[in-house]
Amino acid sequence: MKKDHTDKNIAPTRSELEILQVLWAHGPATVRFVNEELSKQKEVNYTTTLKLMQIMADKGILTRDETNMKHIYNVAEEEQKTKAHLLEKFVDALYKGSASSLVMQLLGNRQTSAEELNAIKDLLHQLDK
Amino acid sequence: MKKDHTDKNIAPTRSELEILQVLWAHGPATVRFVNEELSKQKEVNYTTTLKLMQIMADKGILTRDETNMKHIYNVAEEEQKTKAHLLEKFVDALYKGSASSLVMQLLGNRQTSAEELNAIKDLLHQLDK
DNA sequence: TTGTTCGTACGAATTTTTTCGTAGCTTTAA
DNA sequence: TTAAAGCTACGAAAAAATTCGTACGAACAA
Repeated sequence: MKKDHTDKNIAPTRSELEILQVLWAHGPATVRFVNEELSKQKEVNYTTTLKLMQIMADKGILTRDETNMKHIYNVAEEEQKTKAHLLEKFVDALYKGSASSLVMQLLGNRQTSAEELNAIKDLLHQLDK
Repeated sequence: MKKDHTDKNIAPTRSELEILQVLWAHGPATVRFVNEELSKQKEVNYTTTLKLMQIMADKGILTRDETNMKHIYNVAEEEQKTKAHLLEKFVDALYKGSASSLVMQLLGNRQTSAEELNAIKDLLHQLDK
């Protein structure tokens, strides 16, 4: 079976997600930059990152500005939209779609700071309105 | 590089996660049962599921009871523990470790029922104590 | 007993993902 | 103007994940 580009199914591979993280954190960037960020975590060849980002551009996950020699890559879809998709899948896969189950584990298992808790409380108050 | 069984790095593949979901939902089960559950979602050959579950047992992701002809498979690690690991990774990858960011998106984007919201509020109250 | 059904084992093919080497063009500095 | 360094393109190898065919033993009904 083949996937086509109009497929809205967001399913980045592990490597692709690493690259998305860099672009989310820093905004549009060159391959060189992304590669150097990745190199802080693991050994990775420049051309490997390049190829991956080219593939992602092919898939429509990334866009790129080719006007200059150093192509500038960016995420194609809104960061929040992509994350929303992934979160949706995640909560379905692990918590059968139950948001409260996820939150329960999130707050139950971790050491969540007071600020975090307050931020969440505030959010809940806002939703009440 | 090789991964060894003592590696606590939880990173089930996509297919493995599908199988875990079935076992989480139904408890210990045979390959036949898991395969039939998966078949509701996608076409999948029995031996494919069998092989996958055998591999997972090899990796230590699943255990199995071989006393009977029909082997009974089960998840090796506590469900909650595994999910906690995965959630941790997820929140790190997408929200830089910020629980509140995740909750914000979770509650902001979805239609969360009143019961869900109340459950979350209750949880927060409990944490206050 | 015998044949049909159901189970596991397992090698291997296939597909997908990841990695890298090499070619060739552009820029830059000497 | 030329050498070195930087960039993209791209085929293809390597590794990982997925799928399946075949073999063969166990259970079970006729």
